[in-house]
Amino acid sequence: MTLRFHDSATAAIRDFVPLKEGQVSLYYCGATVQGEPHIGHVRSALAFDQLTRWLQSSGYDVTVVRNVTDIDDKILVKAAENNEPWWGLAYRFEQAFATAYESLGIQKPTYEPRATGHIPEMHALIATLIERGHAYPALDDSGDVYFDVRSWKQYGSLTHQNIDDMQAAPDADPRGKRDPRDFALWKGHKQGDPETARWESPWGAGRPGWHLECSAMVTKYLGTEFDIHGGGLDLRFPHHENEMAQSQAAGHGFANFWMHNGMVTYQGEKMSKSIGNTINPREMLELARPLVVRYYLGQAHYRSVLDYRPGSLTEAAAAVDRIETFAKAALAQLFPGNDFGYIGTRPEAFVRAMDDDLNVPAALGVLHETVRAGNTALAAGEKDALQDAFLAVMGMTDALGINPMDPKWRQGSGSEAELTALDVLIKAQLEARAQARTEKNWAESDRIRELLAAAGVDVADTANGATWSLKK
RNA sequence: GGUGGGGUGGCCGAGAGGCGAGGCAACGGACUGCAAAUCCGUGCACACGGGUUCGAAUCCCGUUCCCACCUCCA
Repeated sequence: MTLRFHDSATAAIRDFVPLKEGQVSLYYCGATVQGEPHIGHVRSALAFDQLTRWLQSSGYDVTVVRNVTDIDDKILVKAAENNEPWWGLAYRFEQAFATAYESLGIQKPTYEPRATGHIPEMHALIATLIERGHAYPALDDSGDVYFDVRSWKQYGSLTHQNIDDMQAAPDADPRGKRDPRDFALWKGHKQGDPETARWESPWGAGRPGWHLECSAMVTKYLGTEFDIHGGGLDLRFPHHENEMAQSQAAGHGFANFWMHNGMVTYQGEKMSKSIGNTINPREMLELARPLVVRYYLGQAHYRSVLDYRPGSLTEAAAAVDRIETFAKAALAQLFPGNDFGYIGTRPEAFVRAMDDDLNVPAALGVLHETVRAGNTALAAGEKDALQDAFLAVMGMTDALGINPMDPKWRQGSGSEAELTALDVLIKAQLEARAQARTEKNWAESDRIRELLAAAGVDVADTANGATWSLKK
């Protein structure tokens, strides 16, 4: 089975063939840093993190670019309301996004360019569009420059819409536009706008319009033609439609595949800033540990709607615990010395599922079946079967970024040295308890278990002796 | 009005003509000194009405309900 992805532009699942053999160029929309991240932002980044990891684990060399749009109307408005510099506000939220991404194990992109750092590239693109007859300076004195949608007959093709069928925009201000759907490439500086949000241009001082930054930056770092462009479904129109139009009208091949992740809903309604029914990553992380949050957000297919409701995280936690319990037990059995080096494997059914437009739910089915087989082997003392299952579980969870043995998910702040010390002390207790159990001294055995429990340590008896873990 | 995506067991969530994915929860059993964990088993699942077919959750026709986008959105 070959690797296939759903492409929004053709509305079909197509075989994925990269433009350059062995290499993949991926651009996905990051945030317009005008507020705290909510779960929807994180889900999107996670979806493209899953994609990146799968491409990497399939042997591709992946270059990932994710933008930070650090200048736009809302940023300016909010900063003015807060009485703080717009660039300070943007940077503050940029860091909040970085923290949220990092806590969930989302790999850093190869590069993360900011819109404000690419004004010259935007000017070059505007100039090309004007030259080719697809953009024009506003017909009034605003200093705006607009993209001329009527001049580009493919306009609407990404979302399969016809300009004339679109609901008439109740655009309050059609000033200087040839068509109300024309969108701003450049916004002339207005009185009252901060001086720090003002850049000189051949069409007058001003700042970039939304959409333009992505076209300019993707071209700079990935070229005029690249493999995959991603983002949330709600960005398809107008953002991606406009991006595609302005880039292709400039003569660029642009994205070969368009991939869009589904929305996160809160009990059936889309989470959105305007409605206010959002959940912070921070709030979720108070309800569950990071690995569980990652598992939860990543367990549905990336194109499906993910509906959050209270209890979702508890269920995910149970599933994660099951995988983790097996991994720990298998590890203790296979590599008692605690130092292990392994090369994870990827079962064929798992690869088939992931290759098929990243069918993570089906892939998780394979993972759980492997865990069950592993538990059976563990109970039966079949070491070869156990090792096969263990290596497969490691390989699959690594590919998905949810390996519970990965040190990055380790709870608390305990250092390696502290954990080793703790292990020695607890093992001494467990040895005393084992002695008591041989003597059928259940009172003493239970006393030790309760002592450890009171200290936050869970004890579990297995065929090969007792093991311990910190309570969750 | 236009464009797209949906309705699957108590819940989540894949599948897309034929052995009931998987997880969570529930119940029964096995194992265990007791726990925990684990394993095995149980459940008339496919919005509704027709049709095609030896066979339909899956294909066709009709109905219905929900969601997203149509210039703030991940």
